[in-house]
Amino acid sequence: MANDLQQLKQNFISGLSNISGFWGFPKGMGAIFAVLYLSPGPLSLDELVTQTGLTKGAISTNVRGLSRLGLIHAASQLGDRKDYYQAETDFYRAVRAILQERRNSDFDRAVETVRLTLEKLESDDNSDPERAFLVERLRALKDFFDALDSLVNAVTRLDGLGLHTVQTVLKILK
Amino acid sequence: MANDLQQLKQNFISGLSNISGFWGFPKGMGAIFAVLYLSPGPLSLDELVTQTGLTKGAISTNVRGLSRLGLIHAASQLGDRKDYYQAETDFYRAVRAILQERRNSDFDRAVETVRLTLEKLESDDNSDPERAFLVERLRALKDFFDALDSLVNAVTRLDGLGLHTVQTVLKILK
DNA sequence: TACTATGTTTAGTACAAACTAAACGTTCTA
DNA sequence: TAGAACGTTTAGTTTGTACTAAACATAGTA
Repeated sequence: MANDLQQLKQNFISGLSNISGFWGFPKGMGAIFAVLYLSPGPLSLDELVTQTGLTKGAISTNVRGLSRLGLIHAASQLGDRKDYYQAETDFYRAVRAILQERRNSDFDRAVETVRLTLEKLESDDNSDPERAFLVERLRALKDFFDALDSLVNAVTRLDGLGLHTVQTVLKILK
Repeated sequence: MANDLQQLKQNFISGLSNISGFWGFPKGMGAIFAVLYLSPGPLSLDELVTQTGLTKGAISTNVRGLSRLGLIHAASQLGDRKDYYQAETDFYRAVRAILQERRNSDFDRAVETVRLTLEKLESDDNSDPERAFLVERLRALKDFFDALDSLVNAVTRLDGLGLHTVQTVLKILK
């Protein structure tokens, strides 16, 4: 019975670990978040150690990452030197945080390179047919990135409404 | 001049390699796609070898992956035993293909696990307060996944309209 | 049939990333 | 001030993955 619940929890934890790995995050992150998400109250680092099976070091670094992403929050309690953590339960907020996090990444830097390259090419003469071809292709790519960018921006700004609003709108569209 | 163009191309190729790696795909994939995307005509495997610096083996496996994702297309020419490849230029189609590809992945399998777990928990009695808490949390998570799922489905179905339509709608929303 | 051209598969290597174990630095307490 | 309680940092190990080099399979050509 209680054993049964424990089994389900364990299942959930390993499942979320895999999801985490799938999206390019450390699996430990997924495990830690899973444990916190299924816990009614905040947990200390040591409790995370026992419940995840990871070592203090791993917990320490992963917890930092999760905090930076806004997926968990530190909740230090007065008169207690321990740090306590709890999971963010508003996933939409978490998604927005993650999207913003990724803005200053290799990705956007590379996109910026494309933009600059295109600007330079377009300003020069493009009587050269090969050059004209390049301009055409890069422009299509840039337009695509711009669209993605707007999409991310829009989602990032959806403060009160959740993703379900977007879903509804999209359903109306077709 | 022509050197200049070559420089730009090289820049673009390495840039796309990084983007590829960032999203969890092999960097070679990005490089190959970049080369094909900047080529006016289809390229053979050997040409890809020389232009990317990768070996035949790497090209072979990566090309298979890109084909599966719908990011490039094989274009065998009659009377020529060589395989030729060209880049897909409709990015929206490519995005849809990638989203569909990811449907049968670890991710969706894990999500399914959550759904089943929840079903089982909800059907049983939940007089146990701990159990009731679990149900509440899992339900919130499931709702979130459902919303994401609908979003993906909607995007997948956007056949004629591109993402820019979505963008426009979102801009109207706020 | 031998030889060539082409793409795939395999065995091994190199590298990056996440983790463990343990040393370390702080801060609180006796 | 000594010691304990915590969290962080570091050095080293493990692991997974993308790549190279080369053997292989297949089909076309002399």
